[in-house]
Amino acid sequence: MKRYNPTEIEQKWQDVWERNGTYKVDFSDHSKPKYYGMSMLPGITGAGIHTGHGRTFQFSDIKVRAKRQQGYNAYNPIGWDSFGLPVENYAIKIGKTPRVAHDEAKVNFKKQLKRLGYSYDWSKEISTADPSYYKWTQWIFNQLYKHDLAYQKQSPQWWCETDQTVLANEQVIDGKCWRCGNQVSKKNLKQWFFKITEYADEMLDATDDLNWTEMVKTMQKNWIGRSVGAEVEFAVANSGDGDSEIGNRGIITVFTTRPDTLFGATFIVLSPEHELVKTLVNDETRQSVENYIADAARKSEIERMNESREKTGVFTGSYAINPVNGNKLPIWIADYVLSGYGTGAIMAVPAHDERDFAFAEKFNLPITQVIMPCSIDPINPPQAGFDEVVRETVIVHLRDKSTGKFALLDWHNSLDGITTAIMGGIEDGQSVEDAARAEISEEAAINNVTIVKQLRWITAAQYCASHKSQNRKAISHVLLAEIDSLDGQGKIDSNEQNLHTLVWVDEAEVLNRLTPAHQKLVWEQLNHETPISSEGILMNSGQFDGMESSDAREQIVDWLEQQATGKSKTTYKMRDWLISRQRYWGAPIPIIHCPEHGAVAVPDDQLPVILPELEDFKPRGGATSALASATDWVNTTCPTCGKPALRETDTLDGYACSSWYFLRYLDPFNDNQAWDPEVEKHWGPVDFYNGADHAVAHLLYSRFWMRFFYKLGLVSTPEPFGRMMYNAYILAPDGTKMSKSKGNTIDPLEIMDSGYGADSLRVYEMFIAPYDLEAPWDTRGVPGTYRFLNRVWTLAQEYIDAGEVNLTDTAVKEILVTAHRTAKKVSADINDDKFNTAISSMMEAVNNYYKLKVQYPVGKSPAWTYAVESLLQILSPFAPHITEELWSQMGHTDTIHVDHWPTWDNQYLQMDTITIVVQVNGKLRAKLSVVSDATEDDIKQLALNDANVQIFMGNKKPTKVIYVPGRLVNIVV
RNA sequence: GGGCGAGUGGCGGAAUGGUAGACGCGUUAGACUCAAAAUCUGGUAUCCGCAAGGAUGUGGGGGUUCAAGUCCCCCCUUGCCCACCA
Repeated sequence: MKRYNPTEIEQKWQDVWERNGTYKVDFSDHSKPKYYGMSMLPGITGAGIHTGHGRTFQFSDIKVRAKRQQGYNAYNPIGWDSFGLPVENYAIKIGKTPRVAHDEAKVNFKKQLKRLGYSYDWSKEISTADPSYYKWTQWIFNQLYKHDLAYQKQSPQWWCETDQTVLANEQVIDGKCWRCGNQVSKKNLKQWFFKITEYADEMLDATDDLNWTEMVKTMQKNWIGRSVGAEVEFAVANSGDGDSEIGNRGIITVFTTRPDTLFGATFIVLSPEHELVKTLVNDETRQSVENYIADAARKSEIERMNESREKTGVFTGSYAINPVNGNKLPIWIADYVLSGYGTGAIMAVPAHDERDFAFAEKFNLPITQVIMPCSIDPINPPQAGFDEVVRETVIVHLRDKSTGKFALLDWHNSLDGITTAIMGGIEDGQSVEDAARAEISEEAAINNVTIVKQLRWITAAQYCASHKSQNRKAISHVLLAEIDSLDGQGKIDSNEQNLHTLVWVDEAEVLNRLTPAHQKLVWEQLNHETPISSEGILMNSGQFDGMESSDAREQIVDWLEQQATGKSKTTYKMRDWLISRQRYWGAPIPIIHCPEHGAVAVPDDQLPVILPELEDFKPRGGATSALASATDWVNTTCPTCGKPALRETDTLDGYACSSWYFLRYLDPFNDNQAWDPEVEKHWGPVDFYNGADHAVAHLLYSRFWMRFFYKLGLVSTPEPFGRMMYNAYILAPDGTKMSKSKGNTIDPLEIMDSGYGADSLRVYEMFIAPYDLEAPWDTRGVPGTYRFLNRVWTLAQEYIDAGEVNLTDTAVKEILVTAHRTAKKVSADINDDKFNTAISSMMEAVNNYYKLKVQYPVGKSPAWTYAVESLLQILSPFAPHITEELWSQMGHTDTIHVDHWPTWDNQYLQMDTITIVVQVNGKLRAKLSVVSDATEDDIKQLALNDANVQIFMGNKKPTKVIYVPGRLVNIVV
């Protein structure tokens, strides 16, 4: 019997696969269905990968290997994300040029990936820093430029002082640089952008339908951040007492998602950076406004974000006119309004917005309620067709100061079962307070009360008074009243007693006792008054009073559009993609600046613009890259007029290079075009894609470009990735994230070299946890999977060494049920990305075979042959070397990795006898072994006759016997 | 503060509403061995019991159900994402 020696067989088979081109794909072979799967393009960020990365590559390898075995023409490509900040910083660290540092590091990356036995088609390897690749990245830039999707703009942008470059919004995480982790600041620079916002709507709309990990979809939607609302124009009022309030002092345009609250605007707030600010100040306010603006400018954006939410602000001295009611609103400046979002100005509606509320409270500004929160009574909801009767009411909570208890009413008669506070209608001519006192007197027989407060908000409740065929709307004023002590009062007369019972309840109990939702809302607001941000019914809103807020939103915008003082508007949180980098190691932006013709694209036939080899490539500050020093390269001629001109010295964001590589993989050596659309038509889109990072940036950029290519007719689908699996990280043994700087990474080579080999490592990587769960690396796990593979090896050796055996029908059945069940289960699990349970069922099968082989010796027979071969086939995506070796030792001359997957037969999915669980009142009391075709009646009878079952039934009669076919019997007594 | 997940042995983790803890690690006993390693076989949630068996048990508290880790409500803890986005 041969011993299992991973080191030897793994090297052997890797050589054979390479020699035979086992994983080499012929794009023109359409005789089989295609399958295109991969992990995200690896970036060369240091000396090599760790076991956390390895796990990610493994998932796609398994998916593609399984498909290849199932008869697909399956493609798993490999390449390198070579350009960009990570590589350049690595080069600076080790003191070499990026090209040299990259090429040297790649050697180890390749060694690691090859040793792990991934089924890459190495013949199609690409690198984003090869001129033959970035020629086409530049070509794509030209296409975007031609279609007005690339432009230059001067604006404040995130700047990383450490890395000496600007960064895209997506590369700033919690105010820190994605590479070095240092705080970034804003710098006003002229930069290149891609107009990704043009695709915001269609990307957002398409997101829900993607077969992607839900979390990533949510993150993408949040990032795009669509807000639907309106822009409203507020004219700045004349300061004097002239005839006309509205002069020509300017218009303030605000963005709001709640145009229905327009009548509730009581002031206007501008961001400190707003351009109108200087025209709004007067002699009295000028100094304080300037101080405030200077203060805000001094604080970095980060400080502003991290500070407590304590509102600050200053009055300008000017007023604006609310177009909807002519009200004069004071104009304030505050840094809680951001210049970068919407129009940098807001209408403040303190009654219905938390931030505005806090600001109004702090600076004592008016608060006007325009939305009544409205609850529909779930017990008697309004009925269609009934007349509506509106009634103003009071709701009074009454506290007994001596006990701290509150008065509630338990209602009888038609309101039976309902508990409320004291309440009732306001009669004509009665004040709210008088009505409250009257109700307390009537319902609680208490007279000398103190009204403590009246709630700012009024609320509405709608219900059906069915006996009167009316829909009632109660508009409620809410009050809190107190008495010193009951002191002999509170004896309700018998007439009232028929209607309700007065109860006194502890404060903590009130919320639980109140029944209608409306009453609960009132109580909560009474205890903690918060702005009403919910929907409701309009009030204080002129002609729109009584309207539902959702309807009012549309109607008010319509009205504004008629008056030409507003329009509907959608804004996005997502900004255009900033793609210039003041760094050397990237694809040069193919632009020539001509004094006469401005920014001119380098003609397609002159691409690529080759990145010159520079010895001194380090960033030198001042917002230009090292390329500016390459004067021979910078000085050129204008493609339009031929006169002297200068090359653009910014390079493209590395993310640009990786936004289309999945298309280049389909035609990696094409000199005439980026890819052949005919090849893409057959092979696109990517069927399976996974990674543990880039949930927003890379995936969003790739979707943007793909949609652009789709519009140009260059690709056949608008989305680049079909199934996208976002897998979790493997943590270091100490439970923290593996990282080179912490020195807690584990090199896969180390584990393979210590004698366990690639297969044990591969199986453990998949077995450790489900793909979406973080799990700490446990070095003791690899010996466990090594043991498992050894058991497979031994079983196969016994089979290979044995002669023919004859098996009884029972033996055949027992062996085949294990084999067929496992084949089915593992196939399903791989399909569902449940690799950990796939492995455990194979372990279970092997454990089973070990038990079976004691009774039924392993040997050449159809049952054992199927068992061993099917096991090797389903195991081979996980452990490709050992399975290939055993497959070959069994006498097969072809590879197990192409077109070999077991089929299963339903007749072998169940044993002849099955176990039925018997419960009495839901508790397990017995297990029955019955033939699989036993009838329900027989099984129930067996269950009832079981000795232990009878003990628990006692002499009671079963009231119910539940039978779940093939599983259990539950006897209810 | 908002959104979305998660909470199961000593550990990683299994469980279409139907035997909780599959599988693995660790551990423990036995076989083999002069011995050890490796390998093979058995045990391993907690408590009671010689055993058969019983009681308890999936963060806490309620509920729905013949039956709840799984569904519903409240609370606690924790992770991730977003965060003054109008």
